[in-house]
Amino acid sequence: MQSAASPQWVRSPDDLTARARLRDAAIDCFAQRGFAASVREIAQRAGVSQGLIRHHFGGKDNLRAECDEEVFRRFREIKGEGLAMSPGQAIGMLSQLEEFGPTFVYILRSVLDGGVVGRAFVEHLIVDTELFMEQAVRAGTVRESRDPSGRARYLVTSALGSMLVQLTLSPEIDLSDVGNAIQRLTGAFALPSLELFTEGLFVDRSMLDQYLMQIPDPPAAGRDIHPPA
Amino acid sequence: MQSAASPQWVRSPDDLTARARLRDAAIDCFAQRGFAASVREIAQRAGVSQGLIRHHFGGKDNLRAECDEEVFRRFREIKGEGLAMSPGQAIGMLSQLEEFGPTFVYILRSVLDGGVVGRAFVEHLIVDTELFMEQAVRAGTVRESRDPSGRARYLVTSALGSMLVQLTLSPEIDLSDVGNAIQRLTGAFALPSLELFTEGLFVDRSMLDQYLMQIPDPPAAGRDIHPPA
DNA sequence: CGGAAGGCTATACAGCCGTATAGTTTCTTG
DNA sequence: CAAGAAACTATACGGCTGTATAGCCTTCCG
Repeated sequence: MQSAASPQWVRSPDDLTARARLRDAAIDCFAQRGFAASVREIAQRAGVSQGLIRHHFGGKDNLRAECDEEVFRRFREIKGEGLAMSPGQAIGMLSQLEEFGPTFVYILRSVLDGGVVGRAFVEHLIVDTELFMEQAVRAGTVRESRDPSGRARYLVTSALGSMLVQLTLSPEIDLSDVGNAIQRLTGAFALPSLELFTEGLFVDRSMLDQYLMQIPDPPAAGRDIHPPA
Repeated sequence: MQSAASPQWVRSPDDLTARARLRDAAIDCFAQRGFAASVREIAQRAGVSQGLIRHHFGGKDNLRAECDEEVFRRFREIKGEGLAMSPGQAIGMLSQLEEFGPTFVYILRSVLDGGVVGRAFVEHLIVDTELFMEQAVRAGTVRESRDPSGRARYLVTSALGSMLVQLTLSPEIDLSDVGNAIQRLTGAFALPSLELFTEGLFVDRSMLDQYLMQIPDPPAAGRDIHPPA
């Protein structure tokens, strides 16, 4: 991870080339107003003329593609390549970084939009989560699953999707302060999720056993990981 | 619930007034192409001129408002007023109904959009889920929670959000056959969710107990519901 | 110094959007 | 039947979008 100082991609706007300022302005606009933000709006925020967008990027689509690359590059840079962490940790950390705010909102928007960054981001989280769970299983803190990949995908999409639903359905939340919003959400869901992760939901095993009985083959591993008490 | 016959709001297009045909065409368009669908597109699908939209509804916003009402009315009609069911059951049932497809996609779009129908739909599911869980707790099949409302909200937003993330991130899924897509998703997540609901995730109670110790007051009820073994 | 190259701007264009207006048809009703 | 109301259409308007074109102005290099 980076030191307490700003990451290298945060600098005074004057130091950047107009091309980079244009790209960063586009990222901010896309995060704040959605991908329907107009090129005029972006150019105005960058303090240049709109024609410059065409000159440098050729068109809006190419501009967005470069924004996608840049956003995912920042994500990888902050997260660190090899560091496996739980999705909760990762999102909590990311949302707390002041200057990462717009970038994070951009990613969320891309997820809702079905964009390439969104997909890459989610798949990245899933892979990392599966790794993290694998370590936790070996460490003896997390139960083994009959379908480790499916469980990682389920956990990531649930956690992320829950946040997205809550964020989109809460008009009072301003996306400019996502860190705060995320923390409030995770706070509200801490107890229910800890209960579920610790005690489960059902008092007996009948639903699970019934399912295991009726399917011919579980997706992975054996089916008797936790022998009945 | 309705009999096997089509619900009353499905009839031959000729039987409907142009106003109703316009509204239904708008629902289909909004579901298929998103809320950015143009009034000309809607009018064309309804087989009328675009001016008629203004004549009958005054503008696009009012038209969408009436679509919202109609969609939520259909949802309530199919679901049944007093019937409490789990979110899984409800969504599974709804998505299976052939003619409910566009209506369901409309609701999903409204959730992603932050629309009023989306919010109403989610809140409705949350209330129903809390009721359902309350019954299940009394019946002795589901564990009591220290925060029943929070748990219901957590379960609904997780399940729904997970589906939404998967749907938006899968370009190969055509929204015209949502029933199939939903069933595939629930199928893929059946085992991980049943595992989680039955066995939990953690092997011990340390995380939960640590949390219960450090917070001054749980949101609801006492904190010693499941005494340590 | 001079000229070419590229960063940059101003302006125009075609297309779509939602909306407005005027006019025509169809139905209803006295 | 006739007259008025309602349903419906055709067309136009202003505004926004992304894109294209022509030209200015700085900068760099021979």
